[in-house]
Amino acid sequence: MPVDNIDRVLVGDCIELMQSLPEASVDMVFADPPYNLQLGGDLLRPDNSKVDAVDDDWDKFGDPSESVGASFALYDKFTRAWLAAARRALKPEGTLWVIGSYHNIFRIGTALQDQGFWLLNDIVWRKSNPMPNFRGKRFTNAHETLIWAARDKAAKRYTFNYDSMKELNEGTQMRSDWLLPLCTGGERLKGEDGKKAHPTQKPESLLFRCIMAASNPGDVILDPFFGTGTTGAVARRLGRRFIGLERDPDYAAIARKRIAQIEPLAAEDVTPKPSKRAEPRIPFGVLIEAGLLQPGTVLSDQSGRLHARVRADGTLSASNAMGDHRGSIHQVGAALQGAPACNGWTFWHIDVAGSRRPIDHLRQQVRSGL
Amino acid sequence: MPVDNIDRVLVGDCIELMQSLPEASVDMVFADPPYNLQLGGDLLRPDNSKVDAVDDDWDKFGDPSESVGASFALYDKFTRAWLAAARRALKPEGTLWVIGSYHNIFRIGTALQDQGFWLLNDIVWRKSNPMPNFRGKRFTNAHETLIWAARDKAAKRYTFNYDSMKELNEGTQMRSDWLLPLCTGGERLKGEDGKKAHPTQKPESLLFRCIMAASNPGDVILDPFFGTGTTGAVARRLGRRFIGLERDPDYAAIARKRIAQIEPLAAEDVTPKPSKRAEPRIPFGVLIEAGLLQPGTVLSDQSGRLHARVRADGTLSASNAMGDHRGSIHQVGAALQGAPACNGWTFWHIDVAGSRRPIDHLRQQVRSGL
DNA sequence: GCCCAGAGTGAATCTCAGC
DNA sequence: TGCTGAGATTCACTCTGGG
Repeated sequence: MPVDNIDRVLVGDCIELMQSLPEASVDMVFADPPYNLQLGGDLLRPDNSKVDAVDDDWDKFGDPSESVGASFALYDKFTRAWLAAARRALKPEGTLWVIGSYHNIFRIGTALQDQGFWLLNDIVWRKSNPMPNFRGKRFTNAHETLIWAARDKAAKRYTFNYDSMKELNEGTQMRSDWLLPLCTGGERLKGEDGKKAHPTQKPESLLFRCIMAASNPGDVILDPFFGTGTTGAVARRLGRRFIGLERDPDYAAIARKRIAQIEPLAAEDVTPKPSKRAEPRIPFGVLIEAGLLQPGTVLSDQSGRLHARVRADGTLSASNAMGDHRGSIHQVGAALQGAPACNGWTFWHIDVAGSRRPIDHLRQQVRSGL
Repeated sequence: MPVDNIDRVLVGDCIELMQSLPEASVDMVFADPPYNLQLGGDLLRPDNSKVDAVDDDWDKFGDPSESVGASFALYDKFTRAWLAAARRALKPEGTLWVIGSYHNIFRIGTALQDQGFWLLNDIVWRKSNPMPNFRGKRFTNAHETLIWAARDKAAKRYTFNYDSMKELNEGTQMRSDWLLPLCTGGERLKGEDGKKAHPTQKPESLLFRCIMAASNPGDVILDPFFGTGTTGAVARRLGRRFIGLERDPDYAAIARKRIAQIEPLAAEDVTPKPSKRAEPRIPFGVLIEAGLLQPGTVLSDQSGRLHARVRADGTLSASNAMGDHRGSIHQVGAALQGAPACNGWTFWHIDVAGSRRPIDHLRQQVRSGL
């Protein structure tokens, strides 16, 4: 990726700009495209004040006098064009986020699937403070939907910081429904006239979670509908890099000014919690070589019912009604349980000073000594 | 509508059966179509037990060895055919519900919009007890999505019982995200072998809310994927009529038997709350006055461990090691738990026909009957 | 009868490095 | 590219059986 595009806001048509980026050069895409709202007329609150709705030209697709179907056709064409350009710019193991509402998210999800993206999750952003339904004709539209997708079905090694998400959720798995407030108050960018600078500014908390979940420090995050730069602001704070594409030079100027004021957090504060998978592998035999375990030691499972004997070559031997077993700590553990698989590190224990400890404890000693 | 189709389960292909129904004859459609899950191999839990996945033939579209795109093409063709048939059977001001997950809901939403349906809401069913993600590779898939749509954009006079929904939601507008548990325990239909009779049985609470929101007593509700008849059971209980279409005669037989055991609620209890009337909160004593609960009835918590007795003045009495307690349903519930507060409406249960139900259910009856 | 431990289960697109 | 084997991975709830 040419350095002169990184951490910059580029003004112009996002499809053309994405086509000018190197292929397979970005790690993650976050996109907040126009919603194609098709609002008919003004919406009034019960007190007859007018709701400041999205009525910008960039949210219009087709002539309002034409059929609804014609508008969808134009919107689909636009959607497929920018998605294809984003897919081209994405690394093979990168992922893409798109946010939308029921007006457009079904068009986008279908287009994603048709282009070969592989859906990983749909995420519901539950708004803690949504706008009520003033007419009383529908349920309060209290959420928006994000789709998180891998570039293709075969991409298995996409980034997902599972452990960080679990920590963020008080120790249990992060669910597909996120409760977050709208972007209001001091976070909401205002113009000199005191009015909101952008009609659909997203809360930084939403971007925080997407970026923390699916990227690593130093990754390049592309946002083709940059607006006032929420993606760039959060990316910079979290030690990620960004490429912002925005058609409107006024929005781009606001975004540049906003991001320049951001102070990146310290590197050690933005690194995802390391997963166990990322830790170096330790062959079981190393414990024997290191003298932490003697050949001939008898291991047992936690209950003390199953036993196996450590051999000098790093295998275990055991026997039960099914016969003799010899092999890795995992294979023998599985065989004795009659199970299809077994994690020998946590299954097997040794007795130390009267208490039973998993051999994983010894592995940790080796790792910390490396 | 010919009487001989009403309150019946018809066995056969749902598209052909819908085409044989009179045009514009049903008030509401509820559809739970196949999701086209495209699952891979087996999935094991960390304890090595196997997940009982949906692997039925009815959820297969195309040969798994062929491309993903080919499967979507078949699924789209099927979707558009049954949606067109459902639209034909629907009255001009009727509405349609479809439920799905991220595997299929985007295809369905797109097809709905393309056929001229007008989307009213997308509703998120947040599962209070979803299955976790066992491999730590994605967010917990903790919700499903329903789409609620009018037959066309011009239909303005569809049924939406706004005030009933508001009451069900403790006096504020019902939002587009609903927190409901899975269908488990006594509600889940089992075969003689003790295994679940249908792999994807939906909870009655979900149907309750859809039917209460978008239909009136006496309305005809069509379900083209009837399965074991949850739609019919709830429709009958709420004084609505139904037409159930089901391909599998075994499922149809289970559904017929199930529905025959349902006792419809009194007409005055299932009528939507008339709009434009500000209703007071329901004091607990009103349930006693209304005869829904007799003084002397013993309430229990969900586990059946804690008990309290209903008094004629609308208070409860109970005792435990800490002494005797008397007061409101909320106070006694809190005292018995040693908790600072308690929502008595959801904490206390009564046993009805062998199953335990929160007294909130009775409050809903009072409210819907007002 | 009560309490507690343990087993069971739900629409799920669920690993990955190294040879 | 495919195959092998290490080894990482679960939440809320219900039901059953033993003490």
